Amino acid sequence: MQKIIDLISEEMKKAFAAAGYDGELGKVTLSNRPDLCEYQCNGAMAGAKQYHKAPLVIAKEAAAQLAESEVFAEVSVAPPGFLNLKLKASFVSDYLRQMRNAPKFGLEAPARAETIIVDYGGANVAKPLHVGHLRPAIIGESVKRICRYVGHDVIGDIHMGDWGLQMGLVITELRKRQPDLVYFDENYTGEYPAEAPFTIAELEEIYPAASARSKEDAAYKAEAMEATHRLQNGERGHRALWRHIMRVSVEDLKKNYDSLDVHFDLWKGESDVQDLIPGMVDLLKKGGYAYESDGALVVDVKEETDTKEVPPCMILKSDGASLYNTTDLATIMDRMEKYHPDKMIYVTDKRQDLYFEQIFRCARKTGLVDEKTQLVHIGNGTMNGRDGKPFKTREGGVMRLEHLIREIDEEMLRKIQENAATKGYEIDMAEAAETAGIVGLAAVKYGDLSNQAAKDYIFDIDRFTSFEGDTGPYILYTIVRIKSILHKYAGQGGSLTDPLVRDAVNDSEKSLMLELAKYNAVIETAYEEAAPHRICAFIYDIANAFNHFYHETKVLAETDEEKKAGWIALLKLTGDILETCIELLGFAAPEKM
RNA sequence: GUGUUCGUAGCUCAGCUGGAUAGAGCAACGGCCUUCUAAGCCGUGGGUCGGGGGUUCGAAUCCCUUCGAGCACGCCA
Repeated sequence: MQKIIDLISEEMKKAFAAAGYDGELGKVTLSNRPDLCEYQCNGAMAGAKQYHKAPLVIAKEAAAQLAESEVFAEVSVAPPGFLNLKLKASFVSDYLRQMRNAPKFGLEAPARAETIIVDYGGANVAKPLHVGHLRPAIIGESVKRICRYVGHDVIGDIHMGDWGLQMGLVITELRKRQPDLVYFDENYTGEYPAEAPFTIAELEEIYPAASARSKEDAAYKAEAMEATHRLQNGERGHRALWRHIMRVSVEDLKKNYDSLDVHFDLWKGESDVQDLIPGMVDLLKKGGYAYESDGALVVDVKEETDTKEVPPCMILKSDGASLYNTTDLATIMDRMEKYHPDKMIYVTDKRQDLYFEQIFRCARKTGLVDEKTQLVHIGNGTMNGRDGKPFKTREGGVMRLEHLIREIDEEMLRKIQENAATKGYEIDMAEAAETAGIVGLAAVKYGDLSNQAAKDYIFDIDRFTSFEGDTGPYILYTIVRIKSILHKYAGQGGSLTDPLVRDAVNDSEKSLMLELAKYNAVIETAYEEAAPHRICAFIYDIANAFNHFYHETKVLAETDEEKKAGWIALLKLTGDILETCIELLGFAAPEKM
């Protein structure tokens, strides 16, 4: 379906052309004066110079062509040459009826379904998720859902850090604690136990301990590097232990991501491309791209148009070991071979901007990706505390993600209970806890996604869990209100599928309809810009428009059944669109709250 | 030092490829529940869009300059 703004523009362009002017001048934009009009056209002023005419005259001539328009109810001219437009109620309601019947409310399918890989999450094995993992998870999940909804084949990949020094550290610490484990016996040739010699709780405690010790104890660190090396070289015992670490850790990661409603299609990691590295390095050398510099193997990636210094992309460290760059490049190669993606999107902290610039250039220059494959880095800003500095626990440490979520849920539950107490009604505790979880997740995700991804933002639990203003709970509350009315209507024997949206009878109803009509344009923009915050802004506008309408119009009390049915259709459409949007953002609405 | 992001109301943020009186939310103040969930709605007050220059009929938006803040700049990820 064509976007409503395009339909309107076409009508206006015809008018400009019919009046003898360049049709392109008839481009229509949203009104920035809602008190005067719904849409506006500023083309008359732009054309004034070209035609040596007063803009007011041009505007009037264009307006004159629209007297019989099926689109505009009102075209008025305001100095110095604005064309202020109001749409016919029938035009708007007709558009909404088409939306209702069209798949995805009239969002056009892409010319071709592309294969898109979204690389997000950035979890490390054996390290608990912390608040720094929240943004890439939330944003990546939403971007993934948006791409998929638009009609592309999307693969979400967590791309775990599962092969680096942290593995050597864990293994070393285990060795200190349990030196008699069979995994450390180099002469052992039998089967290794199926059970891991540690629990997730122990694992989570082991890594920080090992990491701290390695910073003070050089010999310990050397040992860890040695262990890393042995692991990467395929020593049996180390590999077996590593598999235990992986299984225990991944199971825990899945649990944590599930609780965030974040789901990956692939659980690939650095370890998966180890075997590809020698071949890739060889390729880069043979291609004449890679050369030695200060002992390390690098590829130059600077370009003539650079205004900044872009250091070479390092492929191997001077000790010959691989690094993050190596596995990322090998992963790109691997993905090209397996999936032939049209696009790869990485969602990570924006501090890695330069890094990805290097990687992308290197991949392109060396032909690891073909010319057509797009490589995109979405750098997310930092989540700060109320003091504007990176979010910390009260004690100043890094807060674990599950603790943060728990805190939110508890706060939300407390507010639900408080609310019930003030209003004086009974609540079912189990139900309330479930609702708190749903609303809490919406609070966190909406709080995050409503900010532009690239910007730092202040994470304020009190504000996000607040029931007021531009928050997740407010959006959910609006949806719940709509559901409630629809349930009651259905309970009274009304049909939710038959009624058609009718012409708006008042301003608030028309405003709501005009907001809804923007749907396909908003989703398209959100996709193109990989910007979930566009969807947040959209549903906030819808929620406002709906609540305004809600207070003016008593739907169920309406005695004119046809009118009532028309409103029900509008409510249904509003609710469906809101729920589709929050699904794209990665959360859901409860039945009651 | 180089690059980069940014600076909008007391606070947190929008501002759509430049357009008419710069918008929300929170906080402050005042209204609205015998009627579909008041987690809501309506209203009031509050801004030299960091400063200065330029382009333009018209600039928060584009260009230059300056001040200030964050971040990144070869063997971490």
